[in-house]
Amino acid sequence: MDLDDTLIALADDTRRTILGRLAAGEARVTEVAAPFGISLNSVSKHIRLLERAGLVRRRIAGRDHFLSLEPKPFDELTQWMAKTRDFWSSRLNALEAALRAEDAIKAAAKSSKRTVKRKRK
Amino acid sequence: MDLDDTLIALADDTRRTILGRLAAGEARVTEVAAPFGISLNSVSKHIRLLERAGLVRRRIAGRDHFLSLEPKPFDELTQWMAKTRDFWSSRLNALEAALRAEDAIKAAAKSSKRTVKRKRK
DNA sequence: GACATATTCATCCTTTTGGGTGAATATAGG
DNA sequence: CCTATATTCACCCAAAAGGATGAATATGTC
Repeated sequence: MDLDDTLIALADDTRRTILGRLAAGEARVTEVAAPFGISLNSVSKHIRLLERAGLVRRRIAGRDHFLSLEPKPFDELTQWMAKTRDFWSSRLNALEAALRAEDAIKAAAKSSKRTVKRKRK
Repeated sequence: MDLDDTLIALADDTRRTILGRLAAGEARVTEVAAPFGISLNSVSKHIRLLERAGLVRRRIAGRDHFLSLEPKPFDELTQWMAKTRDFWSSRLNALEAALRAEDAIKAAAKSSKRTVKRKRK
């Protein structure tokens, strides 16, 4: 599934921070790696994962690799979430309505019993 | 981070399917597991992960464990994504604007040169 | 050509994940 | 009490993730 790659890519704080940095504009791998207390190599791996998810594009210029943010997969995920949320809401609302209806029936049954009792009295 | 748990929980098709099932209403572990070609045990583990993310609640009645969907973390994630997307957009738009301005300056410089040349002629 | 810089590759290590199986636990029902 | 059912627990396994280090590669600079 395509969503998997996007979700996996976002499910890590380091990677989310990298994306935030790239939102401010292109940056080289070393620049991106600088703020983190981890090895350049680890950051390189995170970047590869982000590329796999299509969230980051790489432009190679000489020995420098310039990275930039590609928000499309993010937007696609957002759409999927909106759709899913709507679906869930409708189902959950239907459930609630069903429960309310059930309660109403029970209440009606109770009150009619009460009425009957009163009538008997 | 709290987002991590939610994102990790959603980053698996089996788990997303489980959540979809629970959107239709409460279900026991065995019922939830039925459609999958994997062991009950694996599904049990997926459910634990979903509980860890707060996306699923468990109501124990005798030997049956009834599971239900808890959409709050999902909604929180949606909010985070909307916020993040807005942030990115603003930054990316600023970038674009900056590039356009740069181009405009270059173009202006070029045309002024041309004008000078023409004047020289 | 020699040296420095930017980045990745090849390994290694530990933890987590997603799957499996068999045993344990708890409850329901004769 | 005995048996069946619902679930989890305790392991085992292979793959991936996140980290590290040291070597390799490619490019810029003198």
